[in-house]
Amino acid sequence: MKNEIRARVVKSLERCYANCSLSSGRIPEIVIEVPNHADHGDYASNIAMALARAEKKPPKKIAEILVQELAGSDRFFERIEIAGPGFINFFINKDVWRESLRKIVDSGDDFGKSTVGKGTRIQVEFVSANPTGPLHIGHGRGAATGDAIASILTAAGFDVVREYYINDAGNQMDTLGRSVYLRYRELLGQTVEFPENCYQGNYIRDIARDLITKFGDRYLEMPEDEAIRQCSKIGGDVILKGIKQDLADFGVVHDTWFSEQTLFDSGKVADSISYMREKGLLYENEGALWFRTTDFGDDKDRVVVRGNGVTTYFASDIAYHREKFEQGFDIVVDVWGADHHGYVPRLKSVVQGLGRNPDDLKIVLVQLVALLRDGAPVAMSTRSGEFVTLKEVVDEVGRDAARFFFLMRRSDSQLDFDLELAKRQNSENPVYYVQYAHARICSIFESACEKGLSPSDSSLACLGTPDEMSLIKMLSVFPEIVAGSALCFEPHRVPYYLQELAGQFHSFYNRNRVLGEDDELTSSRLYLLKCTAQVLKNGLLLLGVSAPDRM
RNA sequence: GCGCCUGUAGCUCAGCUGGAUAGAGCAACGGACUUCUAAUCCGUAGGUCAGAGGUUCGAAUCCUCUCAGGCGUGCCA
Repeated sequence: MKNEIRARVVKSLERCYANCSLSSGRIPEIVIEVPNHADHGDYASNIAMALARAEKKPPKKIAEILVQELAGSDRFFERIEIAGPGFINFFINKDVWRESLRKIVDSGDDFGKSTVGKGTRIQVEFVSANPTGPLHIGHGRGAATGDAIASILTAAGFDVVREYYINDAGNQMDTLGRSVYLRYRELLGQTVEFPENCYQGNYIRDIARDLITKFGDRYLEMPEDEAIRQCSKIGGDVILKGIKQDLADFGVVHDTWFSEQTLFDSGKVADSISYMREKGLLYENEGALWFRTTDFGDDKDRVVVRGNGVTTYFASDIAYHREKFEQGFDIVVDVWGADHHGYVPRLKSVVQGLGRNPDDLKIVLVQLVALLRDGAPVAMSTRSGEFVTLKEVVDEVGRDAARFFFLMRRSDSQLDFDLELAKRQNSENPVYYVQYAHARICSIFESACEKGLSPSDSSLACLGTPDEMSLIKMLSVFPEIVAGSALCFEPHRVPYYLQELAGQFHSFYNRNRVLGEDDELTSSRLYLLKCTAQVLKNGLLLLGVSAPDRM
């Protein structure tokens, strides 16, 4: 709808220049927006004000000239008004709005999709938790966010791949192996000292116990180094398997799993270092090799290879991001915990070092989740291993509530997640509010079916009350919401929209009888509700939340 | 010290890349079920958009400074 209006404005402007009623010849960027108040029309534009300076005419005068051209012969606009300092307010013909419903039914599950992404190849990397422990609630938010972003991008016409980066190199895997090995010895009756920097969680004992069940005490008989190496391998595999399971239970499926270790095995880390060295971006100082990230605005340069010859995590990241672009992605999205925000400038430096635009890498920061129970914080401590896992949360509140809650807020603002609220089945809980709207419509259709009534678009002109019109308008805007959400990497816009839409529907429902005396009105209203249910469903599915038929 | 983020109704948050009289939900108060699901709706009340300057036709939004809170600032991952 916006694009339609924009196109008409451009055409009128061109005609004004052709007949010399306007002279600057400028076609500025035309902003069409939905005003806050219904009195201001369905859409409004500030174009006249934007042109005031170039035209050297008062905005109202320009608006008048433009509106004359816009009025046109067809009945697209019901009327056009000039208001305030020079706004042009567009009132769209009701028939145009009613017609928009047919598009929803015709498109069905595809309604909401668009082509704004133009097939751009884009990779969304998310979760990417180290395989040293189970996913906790913070990872859950990252998972929901990354997955929703990927779905929304897909709907907006991007070519999307979901990736998980496995940090299976470096010394945290060593620590994992040592942790498992020590617990293993402990369980076999040996007295061991368990260092503080080892992983404290009970899941380590579980893995050790499994080792005993399967292999007895064979690891006691081999050299400690070898035993730790094997414990590391087995432990990592078990934990990764658990992570995959937790994600699957949460409805998240990655297309690709990328192992950091393969970057070393294939020599890509070394290659990337040579590549950056040739570009003159590396230098040696005090025995270490540094990347000149300050060239690109970072606070200080960063070490790539330490004095002891071991590469840093940053070295892997260079190779990894180079690899992403070499795979042909136009845009690469990294979803990170907000505590990593200090790493943004150095990764942006890498991207520029690769000769690309820094905007080709989009980093989405996901803030912490504060877990509450009836308003009181739930104690969590990663250090002691007493964190709340994603699995526990999903088991308690369900997948739908968890996902919706994670996505309700802008991802870079902190989130209060109240477990009791998420389980509550009343109006305090926004998940149920939206799902209930869907279920309610389905229930109406059940009754309609029993009475032999069905939706029809043959007399849509019956629809016209303010309740009906605002519902129709809200439905038609869904593709724009999805597109905007995609282009800005802001998934929270979708749950917001859905809450508003559900509200609009509930309000309509309480004021209007759907299955009534008048057959034409009934079938038209059923048609409207069919569209509403479709949009609710399409929106919820983008979030990975189910749209139940019955509650 | 330096850097990033946040500051909007009692609480939790939106505010569409500068627009018209700043919006929801919850909590509070008052109403609505003999009718398609009351897991709902209607109404009332609630604001110095942290503060001060600046940019312009116009600022919650952009710039500068101040205050408050969070995070980051390893040859850790």
